[in-house]
Amino acid sequence: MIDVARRAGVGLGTVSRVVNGGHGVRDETAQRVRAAIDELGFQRNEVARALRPGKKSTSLALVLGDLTNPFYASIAKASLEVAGQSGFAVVLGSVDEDPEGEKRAIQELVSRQVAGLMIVPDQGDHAFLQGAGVPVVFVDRPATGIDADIVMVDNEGGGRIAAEHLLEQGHQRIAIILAPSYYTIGRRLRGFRRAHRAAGIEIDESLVIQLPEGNAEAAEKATREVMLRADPPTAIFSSTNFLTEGVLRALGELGSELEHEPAVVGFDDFRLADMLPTPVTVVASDIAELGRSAARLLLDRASGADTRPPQRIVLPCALIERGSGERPPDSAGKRSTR
Amino acid sequence: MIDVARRAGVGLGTVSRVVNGGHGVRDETAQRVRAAIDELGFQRNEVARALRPGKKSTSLALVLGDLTNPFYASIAKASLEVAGQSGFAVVLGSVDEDPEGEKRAIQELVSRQVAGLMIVPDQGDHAFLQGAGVPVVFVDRPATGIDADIVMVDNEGGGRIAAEHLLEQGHQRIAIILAPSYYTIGRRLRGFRRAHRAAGIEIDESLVIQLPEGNAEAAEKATREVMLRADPPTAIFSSTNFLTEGVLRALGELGSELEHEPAVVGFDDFRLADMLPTPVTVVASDIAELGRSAARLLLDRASGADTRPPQRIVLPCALIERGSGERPPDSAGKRSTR
DNA sequence: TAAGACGTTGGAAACGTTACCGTCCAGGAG
DNA sequence: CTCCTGGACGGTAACGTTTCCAACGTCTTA
Repeated sequence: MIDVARRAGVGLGTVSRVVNGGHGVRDETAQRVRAAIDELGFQRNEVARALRPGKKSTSLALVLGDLTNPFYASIAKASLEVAGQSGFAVVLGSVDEDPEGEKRAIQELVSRQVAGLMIVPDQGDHAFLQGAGVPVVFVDRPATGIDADIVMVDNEGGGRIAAEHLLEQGHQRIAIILAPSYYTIGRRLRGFRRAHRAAGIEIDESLVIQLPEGNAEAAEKATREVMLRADPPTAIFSSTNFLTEGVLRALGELGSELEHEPAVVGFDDFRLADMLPTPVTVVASDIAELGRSAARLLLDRASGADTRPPQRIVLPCALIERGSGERPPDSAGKRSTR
Repeated sequence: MIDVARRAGVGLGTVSRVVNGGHGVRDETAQRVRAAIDELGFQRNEVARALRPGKKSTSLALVLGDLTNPFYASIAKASLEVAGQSGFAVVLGSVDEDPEGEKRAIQELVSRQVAGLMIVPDQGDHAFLQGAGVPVVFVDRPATGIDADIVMVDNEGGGRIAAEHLLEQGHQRIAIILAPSYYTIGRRLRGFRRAHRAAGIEIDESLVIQLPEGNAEAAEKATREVMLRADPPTAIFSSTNFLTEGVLRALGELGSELEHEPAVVGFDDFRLADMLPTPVTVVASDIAELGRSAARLLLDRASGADTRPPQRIVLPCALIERGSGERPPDSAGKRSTR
């Protein structure tokens, strides 16, 4: 920058003004400065910029679990787009599984002076963020110990819709497969229960299956076990996209061993759901909007444009009927050909 | 940091030394400093740290296309893990589609003083990176105008394996569906051609189908068209995971209209490939290793530990047989039940 | 004509850290 | 006892910006 100033025959302040939009600089001077910038290939150093008193970097942090899960990937992509439009980059914190690793990752990010944090929180207390002086938006689920913005999906509504749909088809014994995550899954279960109560149907608690792990394998194992019981369910609601995969895999392998193939509804849409042997009915929501909203909100907070009390944005869920949820409880058919 | 120094009754230099490992500091002094750090909740400011002469930030940049594509998501996840283990964060540049947007994103990242760049390059010249003074590793495909490290997959070998497999099954009319990407797709096609030449079989050039876009819809349309010809292929090799999806969708919809359902082999594995009505045979490689290798290489370059001339790492491809590639060319069967 | 107002510019301080240099002290060697 | 060595520590410059203040010139107004 000093070189540019010398070359243009002006002071540093003037160069800075030009770089930042050029207000209060005579046109002719600005031209000269811009010429010097081009000739020298000067580029502003964002690091030095962020060092200024009180200033933050023009980066947003995103802390989430497995990017390989399309759910998280969608959030990342969408928030990246929104941030990029405002000239912000997105820093991904490396997230190990343990909650302690998450805390460490977050602090790493804070030490980088990010302008804001978007966090898909693990369980564990996030109170340490309270006084960090950096705006935080939680995504998909709230965190404990801190009152901050949160963007999420209507989990309870989604659980209710799924159950209502199956109940309407006449199912009375519906299993629900639960991943070991606290908040969202709990809400989905609550919606599931409410729908049953509203329909006046008692839930067989042995069909409320809590998995030790949230992956497809655990769901596959649980599904096989429950379907091979003497009194298997006639329908299954799986609370997560990966879980749905496991459920379907188990049903596929069980195949003709089953007298009645159960109806299936999954929470969260997934790619190829419509191309499986029986297309899968799901409760879906606009995941990308989750990421976009979070980024937008965070940018407004970071710029100081938004000083409202912590917001709570809830996106709706909708049922996408594809076939697997439409099987009646007394269907005598084996696996259908399509 | 000044506060810490005062509180511990030492100078700034000492605090700095303690923060950085504590060499050359008496144990007792270090204890006092550490106590002060804890009491004040001091955290090192990475921004100021990166400002030091010649220093770069402890961030790696990752520039890639659509995170929603599991292929890219795997790369991102893997590189994130490796970087995180060395205390590096990963900054994702927002990538619009146009090559100009990519250049802008890269320069944004460079201005943030990242320690290195991992780029999955679009077409377009990357010569402007030559003198940027920051190490670059290209991922999945090389870039023009610059001689840098590159980590990629054996595209030609993969194309060859796929074609060989289909040829061994007796197929003589194999269509290949090509996405409009330059390098990788070209190599896959080359392997495809070599296998044909080695088998002494002439390729019907009207079965070499170049798509205008790389999405599933384009592949679906092209597949429908080619299958409804008077002389349809007996097998299809799709050069990309999204394309494979489109191919399968078209075949599913065509269904019984087809006299012979073609064999299908896809490039790149994808989730649920084994659960489709006919499980899909694919040519797969270790995508995560792609990301890991890139990150490792870049970290070594950034630290100065690796000063070798630009490396070229090529990961092998392997065939995963699942069924769709095993259909003989004269199969009279309609869609199989499983 | 003098005084103020305003637009344009230059200069310097400040941000938080690290690296270098110099000082100080203790202990060992001559 | 003196000198030297080496370890421990303090102080300061430097990194590249932005922002504030002062200075200067021009124009308007009384």
